[in-house]
Amino acid sequence: MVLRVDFNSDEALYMQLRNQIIFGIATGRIREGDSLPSVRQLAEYVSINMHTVNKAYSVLREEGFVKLDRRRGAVVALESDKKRVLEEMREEIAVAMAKAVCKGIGREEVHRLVDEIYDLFANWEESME
Amino acid sequence: MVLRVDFNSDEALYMQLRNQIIFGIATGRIREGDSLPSVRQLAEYVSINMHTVNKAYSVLREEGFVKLDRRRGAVVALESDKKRVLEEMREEIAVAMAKAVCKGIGREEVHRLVDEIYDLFANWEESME
DNA sequence: CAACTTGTTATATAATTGCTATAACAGTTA
DNA sequence: TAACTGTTATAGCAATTATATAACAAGTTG
Repeated sequence: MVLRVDFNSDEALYMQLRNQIIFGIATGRIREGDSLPSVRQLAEYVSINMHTVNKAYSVLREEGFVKLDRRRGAVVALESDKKRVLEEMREEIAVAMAKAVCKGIGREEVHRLVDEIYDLFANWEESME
Repeated sequence: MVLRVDFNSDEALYMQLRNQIIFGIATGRIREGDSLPSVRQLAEYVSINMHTVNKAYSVLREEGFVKLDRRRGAVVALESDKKRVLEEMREEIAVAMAKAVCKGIGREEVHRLVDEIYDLFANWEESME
């Protein structure tokens, strides 16, 4: 899977990597048990510092997406506490939804958007990359 | 409406204010045409600097929630370009939804969460504060 | 064994961001 | 005039982000 960073983005580089890897898992391009590149390999590949990649991997570990192993590097291992995941999600989308309500977006429109994004994940094709 | 800031939060103070005001509008506690407190009043009230409040108001103006006027201060004025609002929302919830998909959350569960939050906004009672 | 790779840890430095502090200015209101 | 608005400018401090070097222990490979 292709990983890139945008140096002109106002989003932190380690967060860009984190997000791309999460998208990779959600779209099935990265599967449970897969190994991610080593921190040094990925750092050289995207032309950033080793520690920045390491921070991305550390965040992914704390969030229950990978396990870090001295032998195999970062291995995708999904740890799921559904109740906690839903609680986190509520926090993350609450402000976005409040904004939408203020601007007159109805719940049907949000449902449609949610379905659109779900379909995007489910029907991901390598040709889209 | 009561506004507070949490100095121990890792969220920027001006963003805390911005979010609370957006929630206030979404729940109907603040209505179109209402004036927000002056930057100096609110700054003193929550014990932060004037410029931090000013930044919160500036963000709200850029996002189309208020208009800043030298006479009446910050006045709630909702400017809505639905297409743009939905585009922004997609960006804001995409990562959260990718996380949910990774952790095995189905779209029905997300719909339920969306409805819950919508109900929270619609049925807001002053007694909840 | 030796060479190499893994994550991990430790420093140090520079740039940016968030927040504060003070001060002043122009326009509005009473 | 006096008191209030938002706005602008400057300065300083702390935390975050990203970088650069360097070293270490543990596992893998030739």
